[in-house]
Amino acid sequence: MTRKEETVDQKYNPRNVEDKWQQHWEEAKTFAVTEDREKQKYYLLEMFPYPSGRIHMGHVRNYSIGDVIGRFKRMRGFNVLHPMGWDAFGMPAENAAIQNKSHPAKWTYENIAYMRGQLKKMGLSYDWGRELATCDVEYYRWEQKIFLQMYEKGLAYKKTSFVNWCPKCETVLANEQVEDGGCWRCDSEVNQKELDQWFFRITDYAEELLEWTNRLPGWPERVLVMQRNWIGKSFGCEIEFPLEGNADAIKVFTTRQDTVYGATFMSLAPEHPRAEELTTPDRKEEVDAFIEKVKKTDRIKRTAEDFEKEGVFTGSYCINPLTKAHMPIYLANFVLMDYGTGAVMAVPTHDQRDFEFARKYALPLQVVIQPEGETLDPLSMAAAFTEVGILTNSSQFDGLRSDSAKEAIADFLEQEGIGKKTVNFRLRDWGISRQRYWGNPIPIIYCKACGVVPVPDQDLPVRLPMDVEFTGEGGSPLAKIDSFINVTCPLCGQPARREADTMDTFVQSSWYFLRYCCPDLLDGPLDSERVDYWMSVDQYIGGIEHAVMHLLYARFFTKVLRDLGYITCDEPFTKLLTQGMVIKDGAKMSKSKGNVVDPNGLIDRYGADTARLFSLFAAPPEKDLDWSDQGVDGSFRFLNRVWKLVHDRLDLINNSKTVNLSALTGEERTLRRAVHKTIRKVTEDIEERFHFNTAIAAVMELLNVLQGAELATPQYGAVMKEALGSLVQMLAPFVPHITEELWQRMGHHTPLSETPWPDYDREAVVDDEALVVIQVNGKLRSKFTVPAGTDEETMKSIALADEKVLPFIEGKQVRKVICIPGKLVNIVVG
RNA sequence: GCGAGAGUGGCGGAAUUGGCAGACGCACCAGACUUAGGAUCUGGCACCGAAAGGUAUAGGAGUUCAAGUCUCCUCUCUCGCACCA
Repeated sequence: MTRKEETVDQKYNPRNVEDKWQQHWEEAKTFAVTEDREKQKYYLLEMFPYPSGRIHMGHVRNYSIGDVIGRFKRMRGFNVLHPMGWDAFGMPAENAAIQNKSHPAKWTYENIAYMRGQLKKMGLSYDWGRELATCDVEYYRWEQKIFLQMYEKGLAYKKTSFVNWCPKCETVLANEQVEDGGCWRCDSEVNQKELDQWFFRITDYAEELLEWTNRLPGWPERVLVMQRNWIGKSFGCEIEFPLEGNADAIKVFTTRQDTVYGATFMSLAPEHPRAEELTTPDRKEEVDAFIEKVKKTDRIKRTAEDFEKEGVFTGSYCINPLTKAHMPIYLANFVLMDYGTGAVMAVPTHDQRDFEFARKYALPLQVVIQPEGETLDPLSMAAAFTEVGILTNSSQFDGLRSDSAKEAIADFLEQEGIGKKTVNFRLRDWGISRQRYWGNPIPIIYCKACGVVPVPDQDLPVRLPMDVEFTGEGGSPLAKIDSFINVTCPLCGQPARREADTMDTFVQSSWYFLRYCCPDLLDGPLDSERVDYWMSVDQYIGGIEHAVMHLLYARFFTKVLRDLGYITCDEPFTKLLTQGMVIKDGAKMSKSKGNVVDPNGLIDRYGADTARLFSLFAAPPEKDLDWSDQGVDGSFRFLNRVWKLVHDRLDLINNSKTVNLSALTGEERTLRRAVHKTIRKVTEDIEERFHFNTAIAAVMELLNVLQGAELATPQYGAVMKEALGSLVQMLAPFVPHITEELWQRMGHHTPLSETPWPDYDREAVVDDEALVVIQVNGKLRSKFTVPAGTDEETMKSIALADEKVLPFIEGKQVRKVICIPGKLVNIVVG
């Protein structure tokens, strides 16, 4: 080495250091793991990214947080599974293909290659041998098998339902793809179309999904609350209202059976299957016009709170089974077909929606609950009364409190055979059909003679054909590929058609964490033995935006796969961390705001360690992180100080032995105490609280101490050697490259990534003196130091004689002296 | 409207069990080294006050020897759900 190179080498050069160690980890396969039953397993997972092109700061933060935990747990002796992959199916690939006249597969795989390179530059401790992309046929083929097994069990089924439909693009749009009633792409007016769609019967698991929200203590409460709301369990009654002049009846669901005596009309969803039959000829024209109007309104608008309540009379009547009242049947735009039975008994006096509707259409009101000490008059009421009150006009139930009347009336309805107690869920089955190309084909064949025929096991996988043109018009590209669509029926051999729909991309992300346990398995989706070793995921980390959809679907799939016999765990994720957003200049980073920080530029300029350090130091993981370029400078500065301090002391520590504990001087003990207290704090902050910002702050404090410490004592070198070694070890999970390099330069032959986490010395952290504060009436007046273990009486007498304290107690009566040993004396005077 | 969370210096944030409010970092100020400084090092830095001291954790009440922390009320902000019968 020439002299010039030597001086360059003394300077912190992130690029050289990072390249060197990334290469080392890759070659040594440091992070590859297998099922080692001698060790305790730890499955750590961050939500896998969509390969959109390049990583953004949200990824940097998410994966930096995960990597601290992964590296820390490894150093603590756990067998850490830390995989990474790609959520690779989805619309952006198809849109890019349309725009660039390219192919979604090409676009996707190029993005993956680029982003993989970016992640590798961050030095993340992944077992890259387990990498998977959901658009690989080796992945999606097994999803098709699972689909067919679900189909066999009735968990996947087809039904007709209303969806947002763009007539120009000839495709289904998700709710979020409808903007102001128009198609987001071509602006055509979106309407409601009844389509045959595939569904997963998630509602079969509603009760279990809800129940387990009480058994996930490692999840943030707000996520659990969101899931409970989404599942939306409510208790009530189903009641039959007989039709007038007809033996049949209309069934309603209500949670307010206590108000049934006040039901004066009936409201049906416009999509209600009996709407047509109930419409009398003279009302037909008006009813049809109304139904048409509602169909044109998109769901989002229709369910907005301020949407005006409208309806139309069908001409038919039903009878209130308890009061025998004559109830006109209306169609109403606010009644939803997919909640309850799609029919509502309207009680205008005690439901605000019914109240507004009744006022608009001059329908009768009957008060059946009176607030205590007040009498409601239906004529002068300004709003519905929805609180608890006393029943009136309710036959034998008069005088009961409305809340207790619920049970009594429900029992009565059951006795009379006109109703029964039921539980209703808001959760609806999961519609997974997408009229898209870039997704997993649904493995189903339609035969004129045999009907719906599952693709036989030996014919799997149904591969996505590659020879497709992307024009952006005319619906699903798959439906137009004759070679794909036209097949022979596996049962009868006659010509048949393939299903052209693909599965929602949320299906792939519902089980990828299971496949990571055995990504190389060739003869099935999951290897039970391996999956059982690794599952559940001990720590899952990702954005709050997945609080409901992804996390609920993944929980559902885990239970389904359990019931199919693949796995034994009930829940996929033991602990969940939802990290905050990355903010700059008060707003989320976005191209339109022009406040995007590009990870590439950051890593080029400062290195991955600085990028990681800043995103961990600036805020605790679950809070939003305010990006600051100057803060990044600060993190870089810190790493330079660490680098310099170690190099300045290199000769000293390389010529020193290990500490001889029995021969430490007082100064050496003090220095050593700071080191071991820091180890204790950093360990606790990482392990118990994930408070990486305070852990890093503690190491910074230690650095400040070490920088100022220069002793002329015999064991100074030994103590400093231990101190710097510990400091480098403690920083390893945060900034793995620079610490590996320093560790090596300090003379270690085993890489830091193979070195256990330091333990603190329980004796070294014991203070030999304590700082005691003196308060007078709770206000700080003075301080003093005492040897550890000084008794209360001594502390009190020192405090009472303190010269700064005397003026505050002179001439006053000391009423009480509170003493907290080793901490505080509070003198109460009056 | 319902539900959840938050509110602390100029800024990001500390304060784990009720016991020194503001750790650590950024910015700023002064000094040192320097041809230079946007490098590095040293020191200062909540507010008012010359000082003694006083006042401060959104605002108000309360419990306590002692409250950022516990209780009640009010305000503001963020997120989620929202005609769910």
